[in-house]
Amino acid sequence: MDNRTRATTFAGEPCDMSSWDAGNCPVRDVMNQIAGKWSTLILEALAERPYRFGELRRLVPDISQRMLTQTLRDLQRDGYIDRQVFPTKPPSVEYSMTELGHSLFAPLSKVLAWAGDNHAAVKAARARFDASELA
Amino acid sequence: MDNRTRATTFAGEPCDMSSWDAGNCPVRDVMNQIAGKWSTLILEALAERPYRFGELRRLVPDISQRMLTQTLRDLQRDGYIDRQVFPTKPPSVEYSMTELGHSLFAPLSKVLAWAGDNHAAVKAARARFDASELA
DNA sequence: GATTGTTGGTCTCAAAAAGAGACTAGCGCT
DNA sequence: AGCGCTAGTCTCTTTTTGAGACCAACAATC
Repeated sequence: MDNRTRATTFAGEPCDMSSWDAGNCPVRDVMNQIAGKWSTLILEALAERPYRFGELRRLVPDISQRMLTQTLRDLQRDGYIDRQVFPTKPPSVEYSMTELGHSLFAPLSKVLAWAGDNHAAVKAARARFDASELA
Repeated sequence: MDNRTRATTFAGEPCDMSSWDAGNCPVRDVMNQIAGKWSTLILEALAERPYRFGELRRLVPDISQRMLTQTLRDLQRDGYIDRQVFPTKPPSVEYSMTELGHSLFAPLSKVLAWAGDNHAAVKAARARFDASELA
């Protein structure tokens, strides 16, 4: 029963799908962070130049302070961005992209570009689907 | 006060960040779908060859049926995958990647490859961060 | 001929995540 | 004295996700 499942599913796949379990799958481990709702936006901004907390908040108007804080900390934790505190009178914090972050953003920016180029096609597909749904 | 915010934030940016609002931002509109927790996994599988519902479920062991159904419908809605029902005795359903899906997967696979290549670096950064946190 | 398994889902309920908005503290400006 | 700036945190509500039961028709098994 269990061996049949394996046999049916993984009968010599060319692609390595042998370890898609939560723990040992690199794709999931890495993607689950950068796939967040806000991560790509923040990365896109920081890829261009460093920004401060308040600047990012204004740049992405409808992110909550709470999620911005959390997204930034997650990105920092995974080594994509750096956090630097300047002891000015109201202390300011600057976020900047690390080398690792830039190396990730290289391929990621291609996906972002694809999104821009094919937005119309996606919207069209969506409209078609929704139309056929209300039949 | 409002104009000052704009002036401070968008003082002639080289990158086009003029419309990051929820509605008119292509990046957010497209990415919010493929950035889901499971979307990339399903796309990765379907990029290789078509799969049936149950096969996908077994392939990604810890996805719930509910989320698999929903993820597949979202991907279908955006035009990345096709859904074909075969009227066999217990009717079977096959999901396959469309042209649009493949064209998206081209750049996306580069990011996935990056994730595989740099998984160690990310885990290392994470460990460093966590260590400095419990100070 | 009754049980069991298979198909691809849906439904309900609990848990986790995200969003909205008030609140903090120290300093500058007026 | 009162307000606003900084970068956050805290709480509360709403949304999203996960776990698991249930469905109907048919096939093979016992």
